[in-house]
Amino acid sequence: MKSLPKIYQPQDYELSIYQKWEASGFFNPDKLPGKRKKTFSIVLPPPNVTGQLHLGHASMLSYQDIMIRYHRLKGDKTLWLPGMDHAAIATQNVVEKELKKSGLSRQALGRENFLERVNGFVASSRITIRNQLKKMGSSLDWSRERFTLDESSSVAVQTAFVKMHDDGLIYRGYRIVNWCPRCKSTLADDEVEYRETKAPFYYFKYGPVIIGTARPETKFSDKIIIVHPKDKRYRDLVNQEFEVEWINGKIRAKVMADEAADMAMGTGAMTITPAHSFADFDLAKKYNLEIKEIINADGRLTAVAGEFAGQKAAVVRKAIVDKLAQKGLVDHIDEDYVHNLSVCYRCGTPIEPRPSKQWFVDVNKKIPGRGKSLKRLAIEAVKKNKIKIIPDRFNKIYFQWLDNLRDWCVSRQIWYGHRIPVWYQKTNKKMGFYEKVIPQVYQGKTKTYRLRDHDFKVDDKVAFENSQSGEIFGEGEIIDVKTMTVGQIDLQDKAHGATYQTVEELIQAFKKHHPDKEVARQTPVWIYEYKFKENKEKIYVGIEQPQGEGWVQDEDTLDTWFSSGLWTFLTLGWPDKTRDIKDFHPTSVLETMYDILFFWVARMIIMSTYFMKEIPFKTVYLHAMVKDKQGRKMSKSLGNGIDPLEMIERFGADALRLSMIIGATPGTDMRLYEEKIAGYRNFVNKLWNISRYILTSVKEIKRVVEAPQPATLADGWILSELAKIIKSTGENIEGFKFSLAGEELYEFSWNKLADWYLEIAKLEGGKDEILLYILENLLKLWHPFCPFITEVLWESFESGELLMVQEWPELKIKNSKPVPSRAEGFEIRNFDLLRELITAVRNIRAENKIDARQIIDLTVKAKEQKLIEANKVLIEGLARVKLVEQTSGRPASLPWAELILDIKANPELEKKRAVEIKNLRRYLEIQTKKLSDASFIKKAPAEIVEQEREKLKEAQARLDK
RNA sequence: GGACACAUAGCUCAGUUGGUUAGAGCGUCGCAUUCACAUUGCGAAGGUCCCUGGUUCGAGUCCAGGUGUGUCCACCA
Repeated sequence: MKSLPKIYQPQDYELSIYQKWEASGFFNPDKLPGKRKKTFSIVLPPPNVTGQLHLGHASMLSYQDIMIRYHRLKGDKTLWLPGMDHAAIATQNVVEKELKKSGLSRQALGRENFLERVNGFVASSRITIRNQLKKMGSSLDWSRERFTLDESSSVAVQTAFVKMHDDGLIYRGYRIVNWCPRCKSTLADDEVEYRETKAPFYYFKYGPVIIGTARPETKFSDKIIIVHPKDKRYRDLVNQEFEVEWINGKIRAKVMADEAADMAMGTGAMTITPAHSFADFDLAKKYNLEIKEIINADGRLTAVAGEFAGQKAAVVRKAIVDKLAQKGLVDHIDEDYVHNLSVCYRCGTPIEPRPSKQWFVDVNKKIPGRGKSLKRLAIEAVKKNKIKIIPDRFNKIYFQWLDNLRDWCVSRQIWYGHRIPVWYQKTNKKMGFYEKVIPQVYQGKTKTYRLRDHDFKVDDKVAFENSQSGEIFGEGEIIDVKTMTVGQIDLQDKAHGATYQTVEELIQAFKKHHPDKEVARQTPVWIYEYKFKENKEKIYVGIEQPQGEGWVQDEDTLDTWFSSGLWTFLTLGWPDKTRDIKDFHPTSVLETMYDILFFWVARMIIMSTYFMKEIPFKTVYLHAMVKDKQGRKMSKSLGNGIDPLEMIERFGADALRLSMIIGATPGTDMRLYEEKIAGYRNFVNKLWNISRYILTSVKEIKRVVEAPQPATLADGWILSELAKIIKSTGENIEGFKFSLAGEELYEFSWNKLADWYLEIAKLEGGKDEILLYILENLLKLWHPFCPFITEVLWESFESGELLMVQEWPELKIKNSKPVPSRAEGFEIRNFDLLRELITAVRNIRAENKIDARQIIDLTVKAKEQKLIEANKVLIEGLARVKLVEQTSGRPASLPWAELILDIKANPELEKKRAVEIKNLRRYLEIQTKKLSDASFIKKAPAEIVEQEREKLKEAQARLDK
């Protein structure tokens, strides 16, 4: 045997142990030894490729590896499938930040070059993360590793999109969406966070009413005042129209009654801002109001804002208020108003709700042929107990979220991600129209004049585009082209649109749109006559680019959670029908932190019940968030984070794993701090030395698989304790009680085995078989929790086999003789009497400050004289006494025995006894009172009453002594 | 506004279905080093189980109300 050092140094072993595991191929379920029928599978929640392993990862890896290793030992065909998430917005942000340092932007690089950069970053990031996962000891099947953005994932994602579209579950709509002006992208509802912020709340005079708002910069074109129909204050105003002095001049405003107005809020009157508020957008649709964009994609004000156009919305607020103040329109300002500011969960930038055309997943529409909506499927999966969530209080939270779920916006205006598999057939030539003119086109305008030559020819097909929004609103063909000068334009020709009365007006209009050009009567113009046909874009939804000319793919990418929603089956080879899907889907357990219950868990349930027609996993185990010792969230800005890699370096992966598991309750946040990890480092070292003692004290190191027969009471005791712990550890792991499993094993190893049995073994001797049997099982039981040290110790058997694929002890126990409940003629539980006796003697020795080395005489008077006699060696050794027949000295008592120790009386002990007697008297008093209570005697179970009487007697007897 | 969780020793937490005098780890204090382990051993001190009321023979545990802390959801003119 290799000699084992006194202290376990994890750094000396962990790397090579992991390599041995990996080289064995046993992480791969196909290569596991033996016949394995039952399967057990977990897909690893894919870490984002953005960065470093943090404690959240360490925590989930610990839980999952425990389950995986346990099931592998139990003989299941066990798969733990690794992967990583491309984390679209997050990753793009990281790379953009890097670019910014060298003064670059993604726009400057262009889509292709930028994506190349991202891919470079991701490639190196993946290597880092892979190594970090290995450092935790994770027994992941690397041969099956997947990435949410690898080629086959793309096929799966596109297939999924197309299928959903074909079923009518994905549609394109013009709606208000959450817009992050910094990420320049939409966000899903649950990607928005709320922060309580103090901001001034303004009350403005708006015609006959006073309106309150926190966002004056969105109110340029508000024309409708809403009041509650039952609001007496405004009853007379309803349906009236007013000329209102407003930010940029007069506005015609109308008062309408709608129950959307909250009488108790502010002044009870509000104006509608259709384009920049979710609620107002719905109202605008209800009353068919114009939806005018005031804030653009950059977060700047549009032309609607007049003099304020082009400025950042948030910056210009003050100036707008000042202007209103000058006009005397500010009623008052509430400076201490607290409201929930919505911000981007990725970058913290305030969200601008704005209207745009996006792709949505319809969660309420019934799926063709199934009669149920996606929402319904997801609710039923949990409601009908097909999926069990631990802890179960999250059921309620899950249902609540689904009940409130609105259609899911899945398109993102970022570059990194799965490109949306939609193609538009664009006519090569585009004719742009100023927004104001578009209605005239619909009304029959058939000619347009242009200051530059668009190079259109007769019969050219053109697309009609809204120059402001870029939206295609129709198509047509050129039927005539004329060249002339501005002065020659026939203003009477209705086909032009008849907007201008004089040539001067026309020239002014030209100048407004083309401020860079000189325009005069002699300026040449081109007049194009066209045929207009209202037409939406031609759309093709499919994986391959369609045949024909002019097809262009949608610029947008998909929400990163769209692809992660497919994770449980995508990773197993979907859309192909694979053996892996048959074997491992639905997966057994989904283990993750509760904070992505909605983002991810719910979406996987939606996607799997829809695509696979089965649940993605049977159990959801939600672990806690790891916080610092003060209960604060760990964060970079607070600098209170614990780096798991540093902890592994200092204390070992095993210690870190234990510290995250023991003392943690699912769903309830846990606090972690270095001292705790150090505590488990101490335990790991204890385990090392327990093993070291056994391995160095036995004559021959060999495997003892069958339970040996106990020779002494102590043997019987430890063997029965071991049998108990073998049973309960399995039960606890399968019942997801990981903390309890760890605690019990800890208690067994340290407080029972090391503190008692090993000390007894030294005294009684001849216990090689039992010690080796205990070690064999101890290593197996601990292996799921601390795989490294147990595997290192297992090597001492020199069996040439790995511990990770041994047989779980419980399987062996089932087939062997039960551990006797008696040993050496005594009931096993009598061993507790011996422990009690020894502790009592130690106690008295310590109180009387007797030198630990000094052997003192002890007389024990009890009915159990035989027990004392048979365990003489043990008592004398552990209590450091000599058992004698008669002596005079200090008496002490146990409930079942009287002890006399040969020591001199001392004042401290006298004091002690006085207190003890006082307590005993008090107890007797209480107990007597209890037993004289008639209702107690009448109603309490007879055995309880009897027990209480016994206790009274015992206490009386003790007092008498 | 709605919902949920937590409150037990100085600190971090266990405490199953109500049932002996409420436990552990860390920390503190005392003693111990030829011993598998000082990353150790033996022992001790330390508690109004947040408050009030109720159910019960009996409540840390069940019920009602309250206080404090935290989280989620909704709203936000």
